[in-house]
Amino acid sequence: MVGTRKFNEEKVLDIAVDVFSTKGFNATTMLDLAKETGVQRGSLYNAYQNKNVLFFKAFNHYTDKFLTFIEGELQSSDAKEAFTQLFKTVVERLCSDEELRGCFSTRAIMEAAQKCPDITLCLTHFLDGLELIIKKRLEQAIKDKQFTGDAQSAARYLVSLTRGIAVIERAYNDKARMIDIYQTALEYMPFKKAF
Amino acid sequence: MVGTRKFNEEKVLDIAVDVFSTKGFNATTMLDLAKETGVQRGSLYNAYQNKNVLFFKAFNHYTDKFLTFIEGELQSSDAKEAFTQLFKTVVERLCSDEELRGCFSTRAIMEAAQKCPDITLCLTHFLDGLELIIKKRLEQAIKDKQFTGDAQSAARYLVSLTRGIAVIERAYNDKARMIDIYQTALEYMPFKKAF
DNA sequence: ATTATCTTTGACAAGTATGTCAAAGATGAC
DNA sequence: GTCATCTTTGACATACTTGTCAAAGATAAT
Repeated sequence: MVGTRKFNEEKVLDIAVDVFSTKGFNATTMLDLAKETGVQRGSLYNAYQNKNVLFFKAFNHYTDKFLTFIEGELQSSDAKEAFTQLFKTVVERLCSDEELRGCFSTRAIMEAAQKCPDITLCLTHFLDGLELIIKKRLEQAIKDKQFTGDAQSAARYLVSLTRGIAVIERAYNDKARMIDIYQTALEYMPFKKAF
Repeated sequence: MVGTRKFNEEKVLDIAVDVFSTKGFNATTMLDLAKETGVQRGSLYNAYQNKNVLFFKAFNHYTDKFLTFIEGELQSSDAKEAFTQLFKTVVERLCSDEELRGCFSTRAIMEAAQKCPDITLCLTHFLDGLELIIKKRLEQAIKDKQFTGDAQSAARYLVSLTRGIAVIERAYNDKARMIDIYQTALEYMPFKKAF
């Protein structure tokens, strides 16, 4: 190319995730993004057309990494153990953020839905990805005689559970409560010990 | 009093709930509220100090009615039946809103948390009220030998479940999915048929 | 009927956000 | 080295929001 882009898109998207995560989707302005990334507002408008497009790219950049991380947490050979580990680290992640910014995707969903269909689309795409990873692990558990429910329904249910915990985090910022919730939920589920 | 307020506060709070519910907490401006209520912006500033106070009053006005409604939905003598009824009508309510505005309290929680401690306080107060109503019904169920879990943990879990479903509604706007989620959740819970 | 007191009204200043654009700057391709 | 082409930059006009305030309006109490 001829007139080449000066800024490092990888870095810009990382910083954008950080800004959106801190201020929320609506409250984040192009000026905020320009200040934090060091890229002029005009350049951002030139590279992306508007805030929505920038968010779209930043969000996908973030969730690609996040879903890989999630997959890694489900490795335990005991299904209940695997999901306990998943919720444990997710809660740990949420609570260890010193800025208490809450779950990025859940906040974005609540802000963008119905107002920005394009944004909502990439958010549901993320949830679909999460659901698929969970469903696959549950199907494995069923094969291993470690789970007796329906994988599809249970996966959607567990995705919903993660969202519920994310909301509870915002309301109470109480780690013990969050742990109690996922432990209660997993206790209720039809997991069986492996032989 | 001498210089008496002209506007009907009851009506103003009802309309304010409607406006906040439609546009969201952050996006709602004092001008929006003035336009919709027909009360001049200056008068609103005079009567309430700012948007937060107005929201506070409007929200409590709304939740007082809502919690009474919830309590009414839990009347069935069969515990599992009672909670099924609760989720059913709540989902029905959410999906029958032609403007698709989503769960008012959940949206508010996600927007206000950490940014407006005063607002968060009245939101958690609402969740506490919801939890208490659910817990009481569960305690009754335990007495009736219709539930074998811990009432406190189960109540918190169910409150979280309602939040999760509210987020799923925003993301997918898919009634069948919401129904599947609460049915799956209630199926997992240790309810027993009454004798 | 007057008064004291609160409410309403419209306007103001300051701050913030958006989207656009012309001019200047950089650089790969030739 | 020149050119063509994209990027960067700073500025501009427009629009919106906030919080405040002085003046005008209304009314319960006397």
